[in-house]
Amino acid sequence: MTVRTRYAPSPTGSLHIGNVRSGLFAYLFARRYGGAFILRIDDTDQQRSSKESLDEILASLRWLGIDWDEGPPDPAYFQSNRLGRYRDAVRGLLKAGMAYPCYCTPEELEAKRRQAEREKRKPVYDGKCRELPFDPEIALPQPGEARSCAIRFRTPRDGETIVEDLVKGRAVFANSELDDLIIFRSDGLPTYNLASVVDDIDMRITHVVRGDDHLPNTPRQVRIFEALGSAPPQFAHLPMVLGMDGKPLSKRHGVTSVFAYRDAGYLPEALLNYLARLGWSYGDQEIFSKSELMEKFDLANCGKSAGIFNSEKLLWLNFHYLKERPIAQLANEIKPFIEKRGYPVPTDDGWLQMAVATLRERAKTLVEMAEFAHFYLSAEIDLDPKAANKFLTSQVLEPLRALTETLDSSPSLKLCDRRHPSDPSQREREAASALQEATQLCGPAASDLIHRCMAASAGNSADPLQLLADSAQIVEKLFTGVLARFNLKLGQLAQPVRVALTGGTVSPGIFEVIAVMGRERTVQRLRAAVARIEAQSRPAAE
RNA sequence: GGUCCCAUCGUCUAGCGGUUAGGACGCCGGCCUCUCACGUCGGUAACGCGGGUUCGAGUCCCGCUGGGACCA
Repeated sequence: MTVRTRYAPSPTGSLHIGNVRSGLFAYLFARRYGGAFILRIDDTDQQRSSKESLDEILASLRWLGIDWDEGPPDPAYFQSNRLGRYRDAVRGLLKAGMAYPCYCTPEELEAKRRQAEREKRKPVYDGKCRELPFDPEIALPQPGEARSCAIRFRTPRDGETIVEDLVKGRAVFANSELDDLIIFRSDGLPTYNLASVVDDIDMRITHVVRGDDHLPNTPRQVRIFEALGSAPPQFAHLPMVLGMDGKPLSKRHGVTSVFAYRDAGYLPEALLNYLARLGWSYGDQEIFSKSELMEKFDLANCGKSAGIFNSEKLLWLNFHYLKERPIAQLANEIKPFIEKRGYPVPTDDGWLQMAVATLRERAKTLVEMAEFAHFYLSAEIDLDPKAANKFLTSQVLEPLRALTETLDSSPSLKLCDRRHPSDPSQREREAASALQEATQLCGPAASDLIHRCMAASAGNSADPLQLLADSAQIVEKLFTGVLARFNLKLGQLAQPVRVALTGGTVSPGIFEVIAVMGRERTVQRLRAAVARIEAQSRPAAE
C-alpha cells in the first residue's frame, strides 16, 4: 500500500509556523516512504476564506520547499467544490439511520450546557432528538432557512473506541463519553469532522498526520469512517508548538507566520531544519538538508510532548545556512533586503559578493547583513561620536595622513577598485606600474594577482573571494608599511581607520573593508577623518 | 467540570532495566585576534513528587502534582 498523507490548511489567514510543522511532518513522512503528499484546501467557511490567504499559503509552502503531488490549482482539492459530496454522505448516513436531525437551537444547547455546568454535570449533548422518529429522506438544511435542523451522528452508546496512534500510542475512549456530534450544520454546511473524513476516504489517505489538538475528536471520526463503510486510516498526532512562555503559539508571540520569517531575513532551509528538529530527532544530529530529512524522517522518532519555539536556536541555524551558502546566491538573495533598507542595490554582482563575503560571519539574518553593510552601501557615513572622539585623535593624525597618501598613490589599489573602475585604455597603461608595485609588495606571486584584478575590473568573470583575498593582501602590505614608518602596532592604527571608514568600532577586518570599499571611497573617508582631527585640534592648540 | 494527551538541563532533545545521564541552542570563562564576529578549548545546568515491581529504575506499573487539548 502506498503511503498517502495530506495537509489541509484553511485559507483564513497567514500560514502559521506551528501549523505548518504538521504539514511538514506529513510531507516528510510521505517522502520518506515514497508516497504521495496531498494538499487540500479547507475552505468550507466561505466567509472567512480569502484568495489572499490561499495565495500566501501556497507561496509559503513553495518557499519552504514543501511540494505537493495533488492539490491546488486542481479544483477537486478545494472543499468548497465538494459540498455535494458531503451532502450525499450525510444523506446516506440518514438513510442508514446512523445520523439524525436535531432540532435543538444553539441557544437551547448553550442554556443546557450552562445548566449542566452549574449542576456540575457533564456538559454533553443530552440526546434529546436522538430517539425522535424522522423521515430518512428528509431534506438537508439549506442556508438561510428560518427554522432548520442540524444533523447529528449517532455514536454508539456502549463499548469503547480505540485509537492506535503512531505517535501517542494507544488511546482508549469509552463510547459513553462520546456525544453525538453535529456533522451537518443548520446553515447547510458540513462540519470539519464530516468533511475531513469524507475527503480522507475519497482521497485514499492512509496516514492522517496532524496536531494533537485533533486527538479528542479522533474516536468520533473513526466511527464516521466505519459508518461510511471505510476502514479508518492510521493516525499520527503531533504535539503542539508553544511560544517561549509555554502558551500555545499565537499572534501574541509576535512573529508567527512563515512569511514574517522570510521577511525577517531567514533562509527557508533554516526554518525547515528548525521545524523538523522541533519534535523529531535523529540521534545527536542537528543539521539536516531537505533531502536528508526526506530520507531519515520517521514518525517513530517523534516526541510526544509539546515543544517550545526557541528563536535563539532558529537564529543559530539560520547563521549556519548563511555561512555555507554559495556566495553568489547569497549576494543575490540579499538584494531585496538592501532595497528595503533604502540603499541603492549594487549593479556589480562581483563587488556585492565581495562585500557579502566579509559580512556573512557577522550577521545572523539577511536583514542584519543588509544593516551591517551600511558603510559599504551608503554614500555618507554617520560617525559615532563616542568612537570618533576616542580614536580620531591628534596622535594618529600623521599616520592617518601617510596612510591616505599611500593608498591614494597605489597603482595596484587603483586597479582593484571596483567601485570606481578606470576606463580600459587607462587601465592598460596603469597595469605595468601596478604590477611593479605589487611584485615589490607581495613577491613574484603578485603577477597572477594583478592579472586577476585586471580581468575582474574588465568585467570578466573572476572568483570574487579570490579577488577579495588578493586585494586585501595588497592593502595589508601598504598598511603595514605605514605602521613600520611610524613604529605603530596594527591595533593603534586599525581602530582609527575603522572609525573613519565605517563610522564605528565594529567591522570586518580592516584590510578587507578597504579592499571592498575601494581606493577612491577609502581615501575620501580618510581625508574627512583627517580634516575632522585638524578642525578639532586647532582650537585646542590656541 | 468531564474525557484524552503530556512530563530528562532555561530551551530542543538522546536514553528504549545496569550510563561518570550524552548532544545541541543559550549563558559563563580561556585561547585566537586590528574591533566585532568566526573558530577552538573548557565550564554551568536536568530525570516533578510519592509508592510499588526488580538484585538493580530516568527507563516498567499505580497514585499525586503540574501543564495542555477537546467538549466550547
